Amino acid sequence: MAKTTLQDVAREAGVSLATVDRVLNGRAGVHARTVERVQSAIDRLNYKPDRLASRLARGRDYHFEVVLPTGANDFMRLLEQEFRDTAERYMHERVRITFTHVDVFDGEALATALERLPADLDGVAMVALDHPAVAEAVNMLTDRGVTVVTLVSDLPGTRRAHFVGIDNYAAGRTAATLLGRFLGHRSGKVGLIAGSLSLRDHIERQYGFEQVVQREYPDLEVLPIREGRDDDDRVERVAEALLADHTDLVGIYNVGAGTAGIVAALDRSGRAREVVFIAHELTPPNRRQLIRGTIDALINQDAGHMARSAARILLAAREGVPIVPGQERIRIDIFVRDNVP
Amino acid sequence: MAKTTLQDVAREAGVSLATVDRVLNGRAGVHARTVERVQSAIDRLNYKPDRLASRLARGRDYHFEVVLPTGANDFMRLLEQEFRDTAERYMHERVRITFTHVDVFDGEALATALERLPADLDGVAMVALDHPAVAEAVNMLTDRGVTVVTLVSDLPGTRRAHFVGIDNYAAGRTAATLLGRFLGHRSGKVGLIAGSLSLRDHIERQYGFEQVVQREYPDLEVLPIREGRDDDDRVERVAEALLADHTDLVGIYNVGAGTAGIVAALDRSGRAREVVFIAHELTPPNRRQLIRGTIDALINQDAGHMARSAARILLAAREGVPIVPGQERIRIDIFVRDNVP
DNA sequence: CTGAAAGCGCTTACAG
DNA sequence: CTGAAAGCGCTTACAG
Repeated sequence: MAKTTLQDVAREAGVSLATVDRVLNGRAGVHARTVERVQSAIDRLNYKPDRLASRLARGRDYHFEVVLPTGANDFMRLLEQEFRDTAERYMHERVRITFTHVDVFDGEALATALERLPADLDGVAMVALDHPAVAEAVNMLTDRGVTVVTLVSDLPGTRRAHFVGIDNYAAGRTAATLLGRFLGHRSGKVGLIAGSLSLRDHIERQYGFEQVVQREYPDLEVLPIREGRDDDDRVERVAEALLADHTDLVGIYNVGAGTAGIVAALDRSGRAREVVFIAHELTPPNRRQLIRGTIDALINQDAGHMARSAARILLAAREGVPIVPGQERIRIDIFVRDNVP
Repeated sequence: MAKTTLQDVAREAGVSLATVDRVLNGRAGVHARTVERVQSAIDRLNYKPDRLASRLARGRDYHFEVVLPTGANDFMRLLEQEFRDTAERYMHERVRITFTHVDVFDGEALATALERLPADLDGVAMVALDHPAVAEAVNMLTDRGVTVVTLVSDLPGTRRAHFVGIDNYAAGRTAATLLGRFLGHRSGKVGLIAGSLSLRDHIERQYGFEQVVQREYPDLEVLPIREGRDDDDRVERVAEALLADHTDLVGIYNVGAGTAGIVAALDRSGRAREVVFIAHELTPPNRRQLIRGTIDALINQDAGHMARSAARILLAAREGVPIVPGQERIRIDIFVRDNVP
């Protein structure tokens, strides 16, 4: 069966191409009776527009902005690199992707940066901080007609179009199950380190983790969470104190970044073998420590997938075509030394 | 910067559109000097053709065939459904995807089916059996100009264009690590069940599994592998015998399908809690047993990702455009009850 | 409110 | 060996 085209629909409805186009794209100024006639022809022929032709004909450039943290950690650098690769490919398809860097721990600064984004923007993909000014800026952008997707950490309750990231509660629960199972029936204390308690993803992971430990592993005691600002040095000092304070520490879950700091502290303490250590993100150094055995398991969100997904979602939104939900679901990857790529 | 077009290149090289097109697509009959001039203009302008326009202009329909096993197990049904969804979407982009079913355990039958495929086919995606006649048929198709990708189980040494699936050695190693770590320091016997020893993916998983157990978990003894033909009933009887023969069985790794049979045998034996059980594929029943706790971990290859990847790879091959390697790498997913979607 | 015509960036016969 | 022209299936001004 040959493809049904706009031509076919126009003939079937007894109108011109332009009119079918108007109906198809919901443009105003068509008589209700005509709309109906065209619509019924479309239905009768099971017509779907050719996306390729429509993009070509529109001949329009899309412009998306990616907002990432400055002074970024390894994961954020990875994510940026993936966005740059994606940008490179989209460049030849009339899509321009540019970058802005902002201090992710400063809500006001992030909000200001968002407000100052060029007015002709089609879409924004951003790592969000859970802060009222940021939420406000996201809603303002949306009202201005810009499509916004959140990355890594969500802003529910705002009018962002989509969240590109994992279910962080589930990620925390996953970490707890791995830690609990790897410990077998050992009992003892478990230390948690987060970047900041105003990062929604960190809070959610912590919550999920504690929930599972309490319910499933009563022999484990979760110590109060400590903050390390996702910075290797600070995290190292926090881990050092944790190890010194608790000689019966059997596990560490690093909710955020700065994993290299924990590795250093564990190495120095000579307790790397006995402490089960779960961390996030398959960065090159983390990968090395996983294979070496200091990290027992990594939980990952695929940076390449996220970058491609964000770009696809923004583009689909602007073109008015649906997304494939399964393709845009970011999985909670678990890596042990044997399944790392 | 506006997009560079064929027009620009033609002007820069001082030739017509048609000639640039010939050089771009490597068509014969262009003077070497002209080729050079055009090539240098392309390089100078960093020109990349607009894939959308080129597809539109070619106005050509692609036809791909997906070859799947008959009497399929849950995973294969899942995979087929994902291919059907993909087919539905591609239908409106001038790509037709049709299906053939063959007994996956019968090499001759599979080879015959491949040989009988319509001559105008552009590509084939197939679940391969490791059999000389199948390898031969794959090479024949390739020589005929058909692009072949293997699915799930590879046929290395043939001229297939790509393998869409996971590294099955690594999957086996991953299963062993999870089993070993979940067992803590318990010692005992571990049972392996495979579908068939002429399925390359099964052999590879077994090999990877045994390698890690021998090297890392000397307290575990891997029993000789048993075959269950990926059939629930047969697998159930095999598992039953395994449990009866070895009262000190501490772990089971199901290399292939038929997992429901093992669940039934474990339930009946009353030893479901104490035996650590690792299986493959996140099918609906497996998902249920994972959450229930009878299955301790699942190793998965994402069916949706595989179907989309196979289609993208076939299309890219026919259009002569490159793929994005990271996007086509099928990951070895690990699922515990907490990170299932 | 509706239509004829030009054009998006390529490819494909057809001439020469 | 090379080029002019038509066309792929849409969208967009421009008329009316």
